[in-house]
Amino acid sequence: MARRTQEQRKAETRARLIDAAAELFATKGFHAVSAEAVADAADRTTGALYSHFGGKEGLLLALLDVWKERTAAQLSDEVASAPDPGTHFAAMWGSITRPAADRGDSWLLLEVELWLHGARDAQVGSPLARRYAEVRQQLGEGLDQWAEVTGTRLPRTPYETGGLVLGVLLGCALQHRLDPGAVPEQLVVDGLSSLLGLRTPCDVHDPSAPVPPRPTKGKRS
Amino acid sequence: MARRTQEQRKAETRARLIDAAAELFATKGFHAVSAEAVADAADRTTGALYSHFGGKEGLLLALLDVWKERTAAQLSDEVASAPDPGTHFAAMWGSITRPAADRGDSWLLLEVELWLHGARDAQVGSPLARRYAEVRQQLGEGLDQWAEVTGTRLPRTPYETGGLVLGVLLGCALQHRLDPGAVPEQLVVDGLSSLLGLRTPCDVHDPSAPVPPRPTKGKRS
DNA sequence: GTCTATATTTCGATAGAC
DNA sequence: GTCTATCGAAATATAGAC
Repeated sequence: MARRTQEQRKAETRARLIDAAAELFATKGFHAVSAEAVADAADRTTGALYSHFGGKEGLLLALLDVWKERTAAQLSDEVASAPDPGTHFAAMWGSITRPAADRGDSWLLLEVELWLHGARDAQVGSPLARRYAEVRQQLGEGLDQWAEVTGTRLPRTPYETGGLVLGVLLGCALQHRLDPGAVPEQLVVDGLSSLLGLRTPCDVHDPSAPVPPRPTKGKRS
Repeated sequence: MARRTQEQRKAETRARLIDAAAELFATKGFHAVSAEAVADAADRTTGALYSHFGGKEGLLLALLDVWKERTAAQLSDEVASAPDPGTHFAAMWGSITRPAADRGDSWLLLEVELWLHGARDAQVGSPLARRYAEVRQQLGEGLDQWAEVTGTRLPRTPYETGGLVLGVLLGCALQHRLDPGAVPEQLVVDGLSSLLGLRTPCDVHDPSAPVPPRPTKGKRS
């Protein structure tokens, strides 16, 4: 009874191949990685890969499925455990930019790699678009519920809010990856707060204020 | 005197190869395109390609240079010719999402393709990071000057502002590409206005207002 | 179900003619 | 400076043993 069944062995091989593919596709790129390299990294052979997924393309699609579930679960956890949007934003930003234990620092790379394939191939793009829609929805609903609890009101629908928040996070993460100093966490959290109408109102653009002390910490004059 | 000099022919071949590379790298991806395919599309041969750029990698670096200049020039034009931030944002959003005559609809694809290579290879990443910094700077300065003229004041430094604006544009463009309906132009322009503190203040999150008519045009409940 | 070995194709890069 | 021809390397995918 200690011996693993075929089912278990099959599932493990699948998982090993998908994990290896996630790592390699992210760090090197789909077309730059051979099927054999993926199989080697998973301690299997190309034969097993073809048996399970029919080829590299099939492996990519399977990876997309797993990726969907993982990120959805992670998002739910984060939304549920945040006391307020500020820390929520900081947590999300951290999970995007900080390298995590289970997924190196390649999360963003794989995300962009998948996006590129989705933009070029509808077979990948269609499920990917659904996933983005779900993220917008979950993100927006979470923020909307928080707003309701605290008596504030979002200036946009939850879905629209989710789109803008996701946009800021993605766009800033892209810049952060190439130049971390250019996009500090505080700036992102601050920008997201502005977007949700949570900032100190009415005083930032009052023309009558004589000389509002101008922040000067940004790069370059 | 009507005959072209060697210099001109050389320059034309360079340009043809770079243009073909831009198109193919964007639509198929760098590793998915053979050097021969690029040469064929440019009506030249691999021999000419290797003579000019030393290989596919060299061609990518040369393309990055040209790309830098082109986008910088385009950005300057747009900033200079916009009467106010609203139309400025709309124009930029259009130039990102709408397919243009000279560059198909592959602008964003090539941008992301280059980003991926930059994130993986410092030789590409370094000049790319510089370009992003310049874009943030130019974008921020343009908006700051506009703010000064109209008597308003940006809530952040120009450079920070440029980073957030660029982030929103990029992040929303990524979503838009997979699902155009999910991120309409108005939402992006509206979000950018919020970010700059240009929106109707003080009324969007007033808890005393009885029932601020909730917009409902977003997808999904 | 997985592995070894291999067939077939395609790519990157070069050598030499023009 | 460009083209033709080609070499060696590497990739995908398969066939058959275990």
